[in-house]
Amino acid sequence: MILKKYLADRILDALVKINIQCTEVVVDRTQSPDFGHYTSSVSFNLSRVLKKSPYEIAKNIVENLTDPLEFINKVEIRNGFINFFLKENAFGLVIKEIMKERANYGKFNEGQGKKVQIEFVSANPSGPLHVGNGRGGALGDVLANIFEWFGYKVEREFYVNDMGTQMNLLALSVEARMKELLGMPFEFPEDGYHGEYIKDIANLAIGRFGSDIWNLPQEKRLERLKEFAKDTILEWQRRDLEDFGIRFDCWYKESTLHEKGLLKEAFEILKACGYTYEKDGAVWFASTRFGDEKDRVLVKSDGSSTYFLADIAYHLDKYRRGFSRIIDIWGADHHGHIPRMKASVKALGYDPNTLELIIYQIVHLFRGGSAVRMSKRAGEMVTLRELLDEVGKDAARYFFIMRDPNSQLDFDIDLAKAQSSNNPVYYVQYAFARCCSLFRQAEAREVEIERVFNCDLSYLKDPLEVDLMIILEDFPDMLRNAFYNRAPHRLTFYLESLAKSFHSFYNSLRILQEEEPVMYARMALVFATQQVIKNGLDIIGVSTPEKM
RNA sequence: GCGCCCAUAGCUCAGGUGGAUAGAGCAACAGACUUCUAAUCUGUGGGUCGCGGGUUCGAGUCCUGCUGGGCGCGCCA
Repeated sequence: MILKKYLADRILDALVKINIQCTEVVVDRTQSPDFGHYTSSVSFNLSRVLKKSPYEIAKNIVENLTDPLEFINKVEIRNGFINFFLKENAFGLVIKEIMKERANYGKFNEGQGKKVQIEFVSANPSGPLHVGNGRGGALGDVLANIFEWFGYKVEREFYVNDMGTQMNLLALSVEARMKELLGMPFEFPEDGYHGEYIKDIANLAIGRFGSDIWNLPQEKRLERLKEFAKDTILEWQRRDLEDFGIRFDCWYKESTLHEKGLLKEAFEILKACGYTYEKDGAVWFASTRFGDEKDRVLVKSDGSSTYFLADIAYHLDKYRRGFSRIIDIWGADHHGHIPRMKASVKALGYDPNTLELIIYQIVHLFRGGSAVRMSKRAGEMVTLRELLDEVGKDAARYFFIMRDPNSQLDFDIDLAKAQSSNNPVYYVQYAFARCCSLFRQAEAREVEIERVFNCDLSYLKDPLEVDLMIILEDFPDMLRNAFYNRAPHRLTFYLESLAKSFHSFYNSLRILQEEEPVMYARMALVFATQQVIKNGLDIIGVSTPEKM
């Protein structure tokens, strides 16, 4: 960032000097040392406008470049690109920047404290969280961290769908299992929940309610069981998420919407605007007027409201709570709801661009090289809890984040468990631990740590050191990219390349065994590496053990 | 049938808003510890970026038509 910006500013200065209008200049890392350390393709973009050859423009720019900090060793024009070869001492600036900013290195205050809400997981309270929820959870939490990193005030929210037929079915399932456990005749509901956990809840309910519950009329009994089952499951979910490193600011219940009369209110707004109509005894929302493919029912012919109307009310409430941006993270099976959700927000009078829907694709678990079978119907879902118990929080979070949300994710349990270099989590953490170890050794050798922060960084000139510094320089740009593209997986790729570069450096150059000026400079580089790995892993929510 | 996502090395995947010679990891093979953590490093081989058109100085990236896979298309949530 800091060096790319320096070079971009030099180009901008030159463009001003030669009277060329241009507001944005991009400077990039190169893919090969032949092309220098940094490169720019401005000349191509300008050539279209100016109707001159890229070479001519590049030449003009290069001839007018200034270099107040004397960082530039050589500038080459090659195939129209402007390639910068920097002096080694330029890179010391990156280390200085990191030593100064520390835990803030890479932060931007773009959000300026604006309120953003990210709603994710939002699993029904009808069973334990499964691995799919794990992906949504990790994605949402890391995106939230990234938004905070960019200066936003983020609220993490979990929407609890505590009403409707699913909850009734849950109560019926629990009741049936209780009867079964008590040796009473029972009939299992047709679409009931078959998971083993229903028996656990049934057992708990037997202990909690005793035999009195059978004296209640069935309706009352089911009401009690519904509350009990729901609360039990919510508590499981809350604990699973906490152990997964996620804490929600708000658990928002659908029943709250009903209590506040928000469904009615949202409905009235749509009606007053003339966006509703009656057909076949139901009331419809003319969502096609706002780009949806078909109109949707809001009130069913039996007078009850649809889940969609509750969702509209929910989003009305979100906007009223004053968020400048609302982000919903949904599994791929809900992607079809995007147009209607956007339509409803528009109909309510809000800017649909402030509502962002992020979709993530399915997770497939692999063990021993083959897919783990999962059947929702038979209740054979692998739970998030089981996964956490097996691979741990760090690996779970890292692996869930590792892929583009738009791509399906193959989660290799064996790899996540492996304590070897094959496991990217360990690979990155190990680099961090090595940095820590060096500082422990330094203290033992009575190195004056303070001098690390005031040393002459121009001693860092080995290509391995320069390579490492170029990667460190790139951290803020990588984050910006992850932020704008809602792509947390960029962090994992970045950290792996940083760790790789550090391990190379560590293996072929001596650090503490080196003569004084060089030793201090290298320790400064170690410090910077340690700091950036820490910043990155903190955002992902993966721990940074100092010893491994 | 319609909509969304995906297709890049043997496998799993990266490839910012179009830039140069398409990159990692794993697997395979060959090497490196009397040394600050070998949970590491170095090197080698491996590609028609699913297929066909188009846009332009330039396409893995954008547009379009196919093919294959996943997910949706309810007065369920």
